[in-house]
Amino acid sequence: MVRNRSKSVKSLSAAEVRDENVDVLFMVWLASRATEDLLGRVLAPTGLNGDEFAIYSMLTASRTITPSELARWMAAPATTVSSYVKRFEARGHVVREPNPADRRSYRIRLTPAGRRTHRAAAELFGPVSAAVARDLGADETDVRDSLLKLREVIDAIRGAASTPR
Amino acid sequence: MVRNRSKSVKSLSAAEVRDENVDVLFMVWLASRATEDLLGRVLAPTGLNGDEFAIYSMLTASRTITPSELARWMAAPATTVSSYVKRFEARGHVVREPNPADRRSYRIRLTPAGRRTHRAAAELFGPVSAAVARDLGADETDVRDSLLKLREVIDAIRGAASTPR
DNA sequence: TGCAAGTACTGCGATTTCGTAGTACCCTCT
DNA sequence: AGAGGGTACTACGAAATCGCAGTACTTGCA
Repeated sequence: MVRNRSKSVKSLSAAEVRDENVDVLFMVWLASRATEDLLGRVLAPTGLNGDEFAIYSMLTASRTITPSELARWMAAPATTVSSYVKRFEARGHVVREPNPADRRSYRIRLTPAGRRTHRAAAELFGPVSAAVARDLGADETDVRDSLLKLREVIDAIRGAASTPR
Repeated sequence: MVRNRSKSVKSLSAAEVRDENVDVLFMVWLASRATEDLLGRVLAPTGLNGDEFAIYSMLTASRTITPSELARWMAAPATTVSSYVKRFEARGHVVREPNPADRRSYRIRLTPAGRRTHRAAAELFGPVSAAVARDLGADETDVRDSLLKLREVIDAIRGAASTPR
């Protein structure tokens, strides 16, 4: 399965990589670069890039979340999340509400405008996602399972090697 | 297969994502964020981050390459590659040599120092890669195939939707 | 041959990412 | 109760990313 050596896109030579012998992590990198590029173009008219769309999607799914939770989720440093929140808030796409459980923290929530923007982006994202699913065909499940498994494995290692500082 | 709902790492909740129903592209994003974070930590002592290590690896593999080729490879804009080259050159890790085939362009090559740095990074990368392979176990092949397939699919779509500008 | 159109790269500058260090608050232990 | 240590977040500033516009060369074609 997944033995497709057909003509790759003109844009690059994915097939050039000797299929075997290439590190899995390297391939994650290649896949994510391509993904980011694709989504960046597609979502451009909404003013969101791939990362932002992902975050808006998480906010949509979880209704509200704290910055630390978000940071853990996307495996990003707190400072990065902090500036994301500031930016989103400045756009009027997000509001902070007090976190009753912890006064050092707060909860983030998409505003109607934020939700509207996300919906618009999702509209553009849909066809792309569908195209990916279509082209993956029967492999889609495998790919999804693989990515999930990979994330689990990497997280386990990240956890084990967590900065003992 | 790949039906692991066990306690995920303390660092986050990959399992929280409803396994199914989550878009493949979103999972690529999650996997790559985690990967970048892990490699960033591991490679820190060498002064390289995950992206740079990937690029050095490509330079090692191809001996020499042009900026555009590199840009296509990593699906990054030319300006980004341009500044990478400048940076690497400033570090003394890369040299530019004339491209006999095209005088607008040039070829990039790792210097001995660059190769040494890459080797040092590879030394740190090795155990991590091995751990990933070990933890993936029998799934490793599936995961690799999945990622390859994914990259091909995404590239095809990228190519199809290439900025008709 | 000669020129219009296309491609390879880069300077510049706006925006992002994220490390360091600092503040505010929470939790446990005594 | 209250001290010590941990956690949540942020201001600031340095470095990285990448769009825009410009230069240099190449190519297709008349």
